[in-house]
Amino acid sequence: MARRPRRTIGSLDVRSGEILRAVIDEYVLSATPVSSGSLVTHYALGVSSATVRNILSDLEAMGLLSHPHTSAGRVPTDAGYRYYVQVLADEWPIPQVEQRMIRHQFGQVEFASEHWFRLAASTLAANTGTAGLATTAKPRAARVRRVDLVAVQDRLALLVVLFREGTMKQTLQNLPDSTDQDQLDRVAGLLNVLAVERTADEIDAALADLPRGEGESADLELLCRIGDGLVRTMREFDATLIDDLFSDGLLNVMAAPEFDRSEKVRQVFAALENRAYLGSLVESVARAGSIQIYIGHENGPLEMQDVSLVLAPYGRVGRAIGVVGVLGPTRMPYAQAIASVEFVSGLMNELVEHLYA
Amino acid sequence: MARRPRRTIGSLDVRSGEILRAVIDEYVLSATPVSSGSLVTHYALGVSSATVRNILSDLEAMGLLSHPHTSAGRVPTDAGYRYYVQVLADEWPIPQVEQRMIRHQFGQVEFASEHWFRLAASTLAANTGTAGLATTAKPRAARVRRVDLVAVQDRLALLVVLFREGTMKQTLQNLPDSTDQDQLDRVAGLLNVLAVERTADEIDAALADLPRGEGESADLELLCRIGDGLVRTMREFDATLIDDLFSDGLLNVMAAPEFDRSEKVRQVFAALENRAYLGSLVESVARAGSIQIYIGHENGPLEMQDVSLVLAPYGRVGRAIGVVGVLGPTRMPYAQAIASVEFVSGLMNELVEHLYA
DNA sequence: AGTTAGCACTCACCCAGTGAGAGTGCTAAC
DNA sequence: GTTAGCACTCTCACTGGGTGAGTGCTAACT
Repeated sequence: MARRPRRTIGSLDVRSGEILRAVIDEYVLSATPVSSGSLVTHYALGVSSATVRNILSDLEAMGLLSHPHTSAGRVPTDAGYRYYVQVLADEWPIPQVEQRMIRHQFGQVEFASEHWFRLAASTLAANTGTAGLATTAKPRAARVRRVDLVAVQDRLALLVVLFREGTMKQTLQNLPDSTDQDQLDRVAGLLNVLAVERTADEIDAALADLPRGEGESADLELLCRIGDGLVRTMREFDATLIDDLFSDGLLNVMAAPEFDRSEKVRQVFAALENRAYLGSLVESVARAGSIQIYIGHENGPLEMQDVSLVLAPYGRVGRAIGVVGVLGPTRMPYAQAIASVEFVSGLMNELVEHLYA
Repeated sequence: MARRPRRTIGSLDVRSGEILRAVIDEYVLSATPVSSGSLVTHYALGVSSATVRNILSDLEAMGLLSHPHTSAGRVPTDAGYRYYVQVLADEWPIPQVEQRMIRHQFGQVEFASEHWFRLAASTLAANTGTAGLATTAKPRAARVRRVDLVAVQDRLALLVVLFREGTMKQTLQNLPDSTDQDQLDRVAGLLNVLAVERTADEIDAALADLPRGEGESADLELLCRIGDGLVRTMREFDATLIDDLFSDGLLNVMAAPEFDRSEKVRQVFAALENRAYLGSLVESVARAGSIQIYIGHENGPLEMQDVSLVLAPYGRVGRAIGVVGVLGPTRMPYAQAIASVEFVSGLMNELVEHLYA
């Protein structure tokens, strides 16, 4: 049904856009197919249901809506949601009061700790009614802030690495000979000189440059050995896409009517456990440097095709970057989710800036 | 229907016990009510279905079985399972091959790390078809192995505490004045002398004994301040019932037919998030010092009344104690679960012994 | 042309009724 | 004490009609 457009938003004329928005807003609330009748009663469209029906069928022809069966209302398609988030979605301002409350909560928990990420995830979950996600901030190539060695047993030492970005790793190192804490302290001192503020590659190079000879001291030998362990640990850390992932509000998502069968719920969990894919998303988001939205089928893996993700990076390029966001059914309050995710990522940014000031 | 007992197991005569065992074994496999007919065909009971029916109705009268409706088979009650695990359950030997394989896997992952607990949880999940659980080993009153201070900003330092038992905590400490790493190193040295091998209370006492006067040095002042932070951190840690909980195989449990509605699945997750209750169980298990089983209604909280737990402690009394176990529907392969949990907790024990040797 | 009222048509949903099948409980005989 | 036989109960799957929501189309209207 060709129609001479008057004004257009995106590729749709204004009124069609309004109606698409109305369908999506209504569907997000009700989770049931939206009829032409309910649109004219709930929204001031100024036209009759018959006209709305005509437009609905146009929108369906464009692939923005679909139809469970002949005598049912309309349901948005993934393409419909995509159009919505890109063209139609209103700003959804978070009330000042609430902003202050959230800031206050962040002020209450301990800075940069695990609680912090939990709070980010739970804030997002509470504000959007979906699942909130937060990863720790991870550098592309970690730099050492400090290294420590602690004797555990005769031939076993705990290597504790604190990275410049706040995270830490600990690994046990086998030692060739019985070694006391004093020697370990000396070696740790040497290792710190060699490793602090450096990346795995740089430390590796520095280790290679050490004078190695026949009569090398026990300390030096131990230094090389543990240095290798350190480099290995750091390489492993660098290769990890997601260091730690915190989530909250999964119960919210499970309560959604589209996930009433446990089989569907399993998909959601399988999705969250699919770290490979989630990791690739985190990378994409970090590379893009701004909020990214992945809707239903836009996600490659089958188990993700019924969920949408709204993800935003935080942190500092060149330093450490993490991601916060939400995961929910494709029928998600996108405007709200976008606003919340942007707010929380902005907050995390501020806090990280403050930490690195 | 009174019957002169011939031999008895527990309070049941042998044949009734055999039949109860058969009903439970069958029900665990099929998840559908068990009929008298299926029992005589699948098990060599040597009697007719009519006789079995008589016995089944006796068992029901004793509260060990129940009846969804008149023309359905029997289903075990929680009391039935309880009788089963206490009296009837056979040893369920884990094949040598499998034992070796599991040992090998534990040898592969890094000792005492996070991977270790993940492996324990996933081993249990794989071996029982339920969800595997593993908590880190936590002492009742932690003792310090080493303390470190790292300058983060002018007036902000990271306090890293490594406990004797392997776990570590980090907290940010606000400083009264601008402080450099050298000063922090000095204070950390003092703090180590004061704190190593001591509990929160002991450190608190030691801090109180420090000479405080008018002209006290900046180092001493800082020592007191950070010492207080350390004590606070340790007290918080001591008060936590579960430091960290790893789980695997939740998807197994979700796949069980009794959890086909997402509402039921939510219960399971709510159960896992109920750290208060789980913590109290961990304490009970640690106190008991041996494997403990909690079946359905024996669990207090409503959301746990459809699940059973099989939990065993590991570690050293007086040192750190953790718990491994499984969580599943009350319809759980108890014999198998008990064997697996005992094996894994035994393994963890060996490994912990080795670590503290 | 764009809009609207009217109306036929299509489905999903609910409800009751039915027949089959599974499984019990009881009784009388062994 | 055990068993065969049988009536009885109850679930489950299937069926068919009635209902209501909602569409798609057409013809009239602006």
